[in-house]
Amino acid sequence: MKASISDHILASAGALFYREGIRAVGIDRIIEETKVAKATLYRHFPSKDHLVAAYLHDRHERVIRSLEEVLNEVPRPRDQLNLIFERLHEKADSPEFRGCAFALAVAEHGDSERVVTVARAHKAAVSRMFGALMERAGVETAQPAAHLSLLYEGALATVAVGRDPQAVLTARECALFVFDAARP
Amino acid sequence: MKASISDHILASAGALFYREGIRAVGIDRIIEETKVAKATLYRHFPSKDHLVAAYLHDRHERVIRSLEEVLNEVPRPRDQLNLIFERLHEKADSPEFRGCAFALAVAEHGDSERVVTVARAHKAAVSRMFGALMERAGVETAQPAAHLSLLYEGALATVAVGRDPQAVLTARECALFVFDAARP
DNA sequence: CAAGAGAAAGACAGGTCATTCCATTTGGGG
DNA sequence: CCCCAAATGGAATGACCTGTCTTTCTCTTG
Repeated sequence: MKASISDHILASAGALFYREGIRAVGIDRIIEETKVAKATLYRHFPSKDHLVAAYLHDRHERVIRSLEEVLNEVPRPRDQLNLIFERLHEKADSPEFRGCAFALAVAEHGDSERVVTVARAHKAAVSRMFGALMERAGVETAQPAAHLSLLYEGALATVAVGRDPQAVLTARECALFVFDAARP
Repeated sequence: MKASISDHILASAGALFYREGIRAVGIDRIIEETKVAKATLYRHFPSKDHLVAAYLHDRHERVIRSLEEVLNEVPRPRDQLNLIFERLHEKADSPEFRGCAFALAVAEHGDSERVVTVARAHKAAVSRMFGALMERAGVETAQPAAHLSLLYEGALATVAVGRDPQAVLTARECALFVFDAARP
């Protein structure tokens, strides 16, 4: 079970895309990094746009999986919420953190159907996760979950520009407050 | 009192940058749109990076001025807060709205000192505005104002990807809730 | 009128971009 | 061992990028 070439390309290209931006990273740069021939790359991904979409899809799966693992660590919804922001804070407290990969991708390729579709699907999945969390806490209305999503997005966007992970802790505080207030 | 050439260039370039993205708009495109010679553009802005920074600075002044006008429309802090999100909702409810210009710019040019500096200054100014609003409401602690900033950022980021202005109304609801809860 | 400044138009340099194609080598399954 | 598909290195494509520079033209001001 060795890593396929696709996975290898995706790993390298993904890291470059996130770190330096999608438009800033050319195909030449990717084939240099992966030590893969150009024709090979184009055999696996028919265009750069496809590669970008695959990168986002990969990222989507990782983030969702990571969130699910967090949910499995503690049973109580409130602790889960707390831990979600805690983990985000850890990630944000790193110089290579640049914010939400999907927001960055849409900023660069907001006219690419492929890119926007994956990005929206990811945001919807995260929203559903917050919705399910609130349901488990016995909250029926959808609004509190939407507030949590907004705070999560706000934390990501704020850190992306300001680079101060403190914003995530502030968001956590507000999220817990919203959670407690929505509790039946 | 005719508009200076700098202003003319800034207006056209700014519209293009926001609509299509900074990297997607080349110098040739700008001089074609403005009907200005390339040398003229470079006389007024020594590099594209300078032009981008000027675009953001211009945008910064407009947004802050627009916010101040909103604050002057109604006297009560709570109504001001409500109106801020109301106006954002109006803007978001338009096909050409692409989210926060500063977040978009940092996504594309996060390595440009000039760009990041202007973007951070803008975010700081908005934060101060929320801080002053809460102070006028008699709230001394800084946290509630930070929560409002996060919700504002979250609304912008969410609309940027999802394109659903409803998110702004949801953010307003949460913001008013936070405001009322922080009230002495 | 003269002179000089600024602007227009566009050629040019030196890269980089994504993408295609080709000739050659490699590696694994029958 | 042989064959074929896949991978390789690299050249070629045509478009676009920022930034410089030259030449011509049109003002304004003395």
